[in-house]
Amino acid sequence: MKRISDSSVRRLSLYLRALEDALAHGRATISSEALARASGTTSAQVRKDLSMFGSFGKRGLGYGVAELAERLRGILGLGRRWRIVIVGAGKIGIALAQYHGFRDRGFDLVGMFDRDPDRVGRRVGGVTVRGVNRFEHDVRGLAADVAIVTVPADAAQGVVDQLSRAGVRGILNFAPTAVRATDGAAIRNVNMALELEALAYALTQGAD
Amino acid sequence: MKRISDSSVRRLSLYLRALEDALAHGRATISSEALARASGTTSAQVRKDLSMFGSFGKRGLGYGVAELAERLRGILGLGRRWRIVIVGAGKIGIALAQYHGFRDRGFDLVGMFDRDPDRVGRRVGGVTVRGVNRFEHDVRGLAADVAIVTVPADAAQGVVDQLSRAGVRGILNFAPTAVRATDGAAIRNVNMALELEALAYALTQGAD
DNA sequence: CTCTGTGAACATCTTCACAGCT
DNA sequence: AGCTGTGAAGATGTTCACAGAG
Repeated sequence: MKRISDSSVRRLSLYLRALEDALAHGRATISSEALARASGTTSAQVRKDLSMFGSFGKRGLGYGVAELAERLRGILGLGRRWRIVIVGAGKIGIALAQYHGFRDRGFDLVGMFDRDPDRVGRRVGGVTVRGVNRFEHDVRGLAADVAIVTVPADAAQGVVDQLSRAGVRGILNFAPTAVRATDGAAIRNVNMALELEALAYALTQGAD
Repeated sequence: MKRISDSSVRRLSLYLRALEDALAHGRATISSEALARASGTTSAQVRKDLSMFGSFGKRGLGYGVAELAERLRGILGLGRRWRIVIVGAGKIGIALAQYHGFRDRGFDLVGMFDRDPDRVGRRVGGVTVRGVNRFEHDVRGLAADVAIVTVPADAAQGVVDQLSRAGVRGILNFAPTAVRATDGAAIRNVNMALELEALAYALTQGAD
């Protein structure tokens, strides 16, 4: 299969959400135009994105809402459940652990870790916070597929390295620092301070 | 000035963080190569990004760490303080309100809102949660520059529209839905479920 | 006639490679 | 000699526009 761009994958997620919405409203088919409007892009982009995986639409009619949603779930890898651990039981880590949206989309929280002994033993989002003395061993034992890292910036790279050694293949990094994937692990960064700074830049430009 | 790409602005933020780090380690100059390594990009990219704003480096030497940091702060609009409000006092909203990293970078939390009366009156991150009966009026009174939106997906667009009318020019949207900027407001989306799905896609591809 | 699927045109972003300043 | 600054080349992503299926 052709290499799919990152932005394209992100849009597929948005399409899926729009389709679930359309399904909830009882719509049976949807045009690329309507799907684009609901996802903040253009109809040509929608068709191009979808055409990379096959021909799902009916000319003159549009796409079957339920069918396309099912296809997208398959493409995105949401046809199975994923085991996730959260490393760092600070404010953000706890908020994420309690967020049910992840579970609804196939991501099950199976473990949580913190190096601060005061936080160990607390029960959050259905799991008990563990310490880090046997971190790699514990993560491996939990058979985690994906880890969410919410530790301070200076600890992030070390945690990522350990996670890779423990067999975690996907990492969502909330630490405000660039981390390198050790082996072939997939890394995505969510950097909220950076987003605010990008807004500050945009506003500064507009004001000049 | 030339139009600067979004990815370029994001990298400037990363450079700034790397520079602050280098400054803390007492380094006086830094090469594009070193800056690239610390930010996860290439030296050519660093030089290209910086060259769009002028010639800050010294050939044969590199960039002055303190000087370049100051320049980047100016470019990014971090030479002033920004007033932010958080709309939605749920788990994520509260976690963000308590996060001090924003303040350190020039973003002051000046107000917080929630439509749930049970949450109104609670004190979080130095402000008291307000209700929404006089939402637009209150936001305008706070002279907010930027808003962080952490309300449920179905309420997000309405909130964004109201914020625009209240004079807010930049919006950081955490709701998992595409929102349209009403007037010229700048919008950025942080969609954590989407990032997890992109990871699921990457892992599914690797496994095939 | 409507709306998809797609090559081709266009635009944007990244990398290369080297001239030229210090 | 070392390292920046930058045109030019190359790669990637988006939009156009239309043939063709239903």
